[in-house]
Amino acid sequence: MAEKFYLTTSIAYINSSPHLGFAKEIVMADVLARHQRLLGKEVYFLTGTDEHGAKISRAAEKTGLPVEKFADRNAEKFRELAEVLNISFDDFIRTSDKKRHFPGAQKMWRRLSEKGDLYKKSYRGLYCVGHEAFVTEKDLLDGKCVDHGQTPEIIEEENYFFKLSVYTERIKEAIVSGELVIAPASRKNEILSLLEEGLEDISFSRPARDISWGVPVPGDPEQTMYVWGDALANYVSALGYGQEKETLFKKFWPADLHIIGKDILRFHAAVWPGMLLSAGLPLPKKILVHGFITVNGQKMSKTLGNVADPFVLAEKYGAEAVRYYLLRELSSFGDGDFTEEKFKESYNANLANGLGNFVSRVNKMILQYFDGAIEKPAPAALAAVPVNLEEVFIFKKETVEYFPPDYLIENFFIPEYQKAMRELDLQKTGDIIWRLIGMLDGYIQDYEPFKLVKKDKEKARAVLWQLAFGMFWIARLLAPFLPSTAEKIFSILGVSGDAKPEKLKIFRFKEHKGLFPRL
RNA sequence: GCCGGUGUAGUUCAAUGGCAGAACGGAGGACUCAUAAGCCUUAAAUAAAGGUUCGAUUCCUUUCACCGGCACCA
Repeated sequence: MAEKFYLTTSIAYINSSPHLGFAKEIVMADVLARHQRLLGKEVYFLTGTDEHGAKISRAAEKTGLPVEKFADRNAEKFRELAEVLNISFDDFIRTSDKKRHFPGAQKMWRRLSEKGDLYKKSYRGLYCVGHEAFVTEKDLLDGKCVDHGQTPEIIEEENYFFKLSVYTERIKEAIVSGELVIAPASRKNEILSLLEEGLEDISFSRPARDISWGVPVPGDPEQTMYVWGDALANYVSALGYGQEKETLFKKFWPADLHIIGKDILRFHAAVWPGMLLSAGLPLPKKILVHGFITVNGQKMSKTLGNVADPFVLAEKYGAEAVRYYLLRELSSFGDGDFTEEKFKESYNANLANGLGNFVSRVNKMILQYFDGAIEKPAPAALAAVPVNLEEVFIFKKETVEYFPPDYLIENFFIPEYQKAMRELDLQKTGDIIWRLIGMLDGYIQDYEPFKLVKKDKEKARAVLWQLAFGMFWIARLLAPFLPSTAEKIFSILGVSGDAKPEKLKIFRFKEHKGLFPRL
């Protein structure tokens, strides 16, 4: 039975169009999902949308659409983005889905309630009629609401609260012990220092008259669930938690990995574990926290008009190029900057001149000198064409022996790649692939197979086999990142992507038009 | 205000108590299988000031700048 792997992105709030930041998150998740599948695991990859709240009802009103229609329309954009970027998600959950999501969110509520962790408390605050919501002093100018120009009323209302404070120590223990891993370490420290100060109970519901667009609190029609109990529960509701049969839930929970942005760290690393502990459910194993993307060094904002639109980029440059930029040019953990100039530079340097050109030159030589069919030479012949280790950086100095590419791929590149994957450092994983490309480009230079073929055809065959074999592995390692490019390379090589490397006996090369034309 | 982090080449990032590396971009060169790509060579950097040390970019202190978190005021 295959080991399971359950991973999720955060669910996107649908009050605006998908931007590059969400694209990055979902692409990262996709790479990890594809990688885990290639490792033979049974993967369940969830993404989706967070659709409730007063903000959405108000936005819907402005467009004149009923809120359900508005939500359908906006949620669809996120699903489209996933499709455009070739995301291999298994499921797409929407929190407005009454059949799929509500039962899970409500079951979780009942569990917390049965545990005695939900209690009613009156809340006193400044209520703005225009907002139909509480506002803080921050929203006021001269004591009046900035948006509505009205003086807010002081209103007292009853809400449910969740006893998050009770779980502070347990959560801290889980994070310190590694039961719940937070990556990178800087984010772990951040959340630990927050836990050090102690968690406060949090407001868990709102009166239904203020927020009708949401999940009703079980047994109290006057109240609607506030964001935590609703949105966070998507991770279990999508698996059928609260349904008659909880088959998927039983199989896949706990999550192996939640991928989130830094802005929602505390909800995932504090509130969500608290809820799960209260409900008596296991904690997720790992949370990967990524940063934000700026555009030309500035925060993306609608008013600045600098929102980088992933649809436009994919349309213009192709989904693979967008995936490449998000994964390799941006840190997997920190913030990053997008500019179209850098995008093009990186595309030309690495996709066109690097990967594309390498495939092209190997392809051409093998077509020209061997009619496209290159057979595997004897082991001795393969060992006789080592890489010049001056270029290889790795086994340097202490080793005097020389190694051929197939040996280095197996003993250096693959282990390093696996290691970077385990560390969830996708950027580094990409670096390793491009180091391999660089090594093989140098290898062509050293042996000059285009000259060698006239003097010693058998040796040239060994060199070109090594290059073709290297190309096969490049496609292999690339498959989670640029799946359709990897497929193209396999097709050029005339082999299937899941071929056993040690069983390969011959590559039958085909003509192709370049992988990535220069910009 | 408190806590934490960061500051290295034009840019993005490495590393180290003992000659500071890479990639992209720049400059030059020899080649031609290739997408005028690739290869080789080359210029170019430790924010500032003190301290510890034979030696500090690394450790310590201060200043400055930026980032993150928390809190407070409005």
